Amino acid sequence: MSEKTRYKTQQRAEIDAYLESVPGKHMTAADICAHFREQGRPIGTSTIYRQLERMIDAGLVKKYVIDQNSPACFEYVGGGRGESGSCFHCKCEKCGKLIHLHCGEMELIEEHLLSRHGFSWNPMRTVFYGICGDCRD
Amino acid sequence: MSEKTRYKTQQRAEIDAYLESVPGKHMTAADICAHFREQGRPIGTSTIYRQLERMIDAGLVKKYVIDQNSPACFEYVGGGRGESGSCFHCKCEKCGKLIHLHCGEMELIEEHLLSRHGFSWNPMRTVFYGICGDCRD
DNA sequence: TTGCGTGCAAAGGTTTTGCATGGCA
DNA sequence: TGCCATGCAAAACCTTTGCACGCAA
Repeated sequence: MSEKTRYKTQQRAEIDAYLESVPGKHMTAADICAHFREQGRPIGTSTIYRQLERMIDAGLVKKYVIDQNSPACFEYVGGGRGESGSCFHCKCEKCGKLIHLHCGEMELIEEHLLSRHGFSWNPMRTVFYGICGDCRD
Repeated sequence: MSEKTRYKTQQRAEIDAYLESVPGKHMTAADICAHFREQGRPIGTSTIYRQLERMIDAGLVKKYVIDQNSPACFEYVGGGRGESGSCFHCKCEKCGKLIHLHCGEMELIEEHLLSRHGFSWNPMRTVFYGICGDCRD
């Protein structure tokens, strides 16, 4: 990965530390900003975005785009190879709830799409639309 | 389907007719606006968006979001009959190609999401993002 | 000292909303 | 006539960019 970073700044260290402390959690850039503001240690929005971009390039963070009207979600995935900890997203069309799903079963689809249809699926970008259990009642 | 439309307006008829005339083609809201402007029959942006929203709700149009900094793509998919003739859509993140997939295998996922995760999946609204065979080479 | 990183403010671009007007029933 | 749909303009929204200052090396 392109390692453009040359300086180790305070902000970078703090952002790294925070994200590493909440692996697998999904948050928006605004959430991360809010966290530091509440800690009495505000960090500029641009810096958050720039650091996130770096970590995405380095494969440390995943970016999820649900739709362009809601902010993107970011998740720290550590150095743990991308393929394994894949996360799927289901969005309820009724209540708008977003469900994060870690499920090995779905990897069969990944396999199937590739071998049968030659399509290399990127689960990160994909959102399953439907009705959640709460709304079906 | 929630049929909120009560009036059949000129604009709606023209938008319907145009989209139906280019099935499978994907275009942005701006593209559609431009089309009517070039035809000497401009239609307001808000109207385009409002009509598209209605058609999405009705399952007639699909919306594709690559990332939130580029405009969304819309595609007319017709009245894709009920559950049986299910058609899946894969969109290549690289070349933008749209792949229509008829595949019974996918119904296993539908079953799995429902029984294991209580999520009633609506394949018609879902888009699989990834890299197509041509672009993987 | 050098020059990258930060943070503020402003830009950028798409989509949504408010409101007066016009068209459908 | 009643009321929804339209369209303009402006708002809303997230994200990116420009620029001066500060901090790491």
